[in-house]
Amino acid sequence: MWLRVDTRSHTPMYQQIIDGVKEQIARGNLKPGDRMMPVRELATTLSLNHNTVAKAYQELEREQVIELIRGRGTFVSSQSEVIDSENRKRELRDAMKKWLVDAHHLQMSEEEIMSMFHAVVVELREGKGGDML
Amino acid sequence: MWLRVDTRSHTPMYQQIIDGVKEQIARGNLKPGDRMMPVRELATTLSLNHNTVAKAYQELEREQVIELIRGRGTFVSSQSEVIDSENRKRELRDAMKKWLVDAHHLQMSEEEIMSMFHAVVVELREGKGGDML
DNA sequence: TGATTGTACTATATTGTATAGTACAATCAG
DNA sequence: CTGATTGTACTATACAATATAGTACAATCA
Repeated sequence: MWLRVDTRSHTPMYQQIIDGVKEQIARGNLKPGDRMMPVRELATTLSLNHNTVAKAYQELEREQVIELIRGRGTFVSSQSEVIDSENRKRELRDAMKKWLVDAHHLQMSEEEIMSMFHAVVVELREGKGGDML
Repeated sequence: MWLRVDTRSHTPMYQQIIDGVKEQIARGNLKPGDRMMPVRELATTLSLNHNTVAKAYQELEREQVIELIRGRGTFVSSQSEVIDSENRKRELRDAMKKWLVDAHHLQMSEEEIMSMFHAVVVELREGKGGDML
C-alpha cells in the first residue's frame, strides 16, 4: 500500500511520516482534497501507537499541508503552504549549505555535485513509482 | 574568535561543533595540520562541558576529519576522509531528495532552486568571511 | 443510535543529550 | 625529573524528546 517507517532509523517515526506524506504530495501521488488514512488505521498498519501518527498529522496541519476535521477525517490541503515561506527558505538555504559542506568533505567535485543534484531532480520529476507512501 | 553554538537550537551542541569544524575546513579557514583548540579551552569558550566538546572531536576523528593525540592536541587530518565514501554518498543523495521535496513544498520553481543552489556554492567557494568558526 | 474520526488527557519507559566531578595517561617545556 | 597541558575514561545525575499504553471525550455521519 503506501508509507513505510524504519524503526531502526535515528529520525523519529513521526518525522518519517511527515517526510513521507510531503514526498507523496510532491510526487503527485497525493493531491489536494484527497482523504488520508485515519490515525488509528495508519497506526495499526505501521505498528505504531495512534498518538504517534496523530502527532505527525498535527504537525502537518500546523504546516498547512493537510486539514484535520474531527469526525470526518484527514484531507490534503488545497493550498498546501504559501505561508511562512521566507523562514522556510532560510532553513532550506542552511540545509543546502550543510549539504554542500558534507559533499566537499567527500571530495566531490562541483561536476559530481551537479550531476547528483540533477539526477535527483529528474528522479523526483518523473518517478511516480516512489517507495515511500 | 571562532565557533558559535545556539543553545536554543534543536540540533545537539556537539553536532553543531561537528558541522562548524567541517564548514571551516570546507572554507579553507582550517587547513590540514592545523592545531585546533583543546577540548577544555573550547568548552569554556562555548560555556559547555568538556565532555561535550570531546564527544564532537571524537566523532570528527571517527570520520577521519581530525586527529586526536593525547598530550599534544587536536589536528586537522591531512587526508580528511576518502573512506566510506559510497555509503556517505548514498546518505547525501537521500538528503538531497528530502531537500528537494521540501523545496517543492515551498512552491519553488526549478529555476529558483537552481539559483539558490548556485548562490550557496559561490558563498562557500569564495566566502572566507564565514560566521561559524 | 452507533460507528468512525480526531483530540486530549495521564502514566510510563527508553534514549539522547548535557552537565558535573574525578581520575588517569601521554606529551612536552622547564 | 617536575609540572603543566592534553586527550581519555569513568560514574552519577538531570532533562527533554520520543514512543507506548490506556482511556475518555467530541464531532461527524450513515
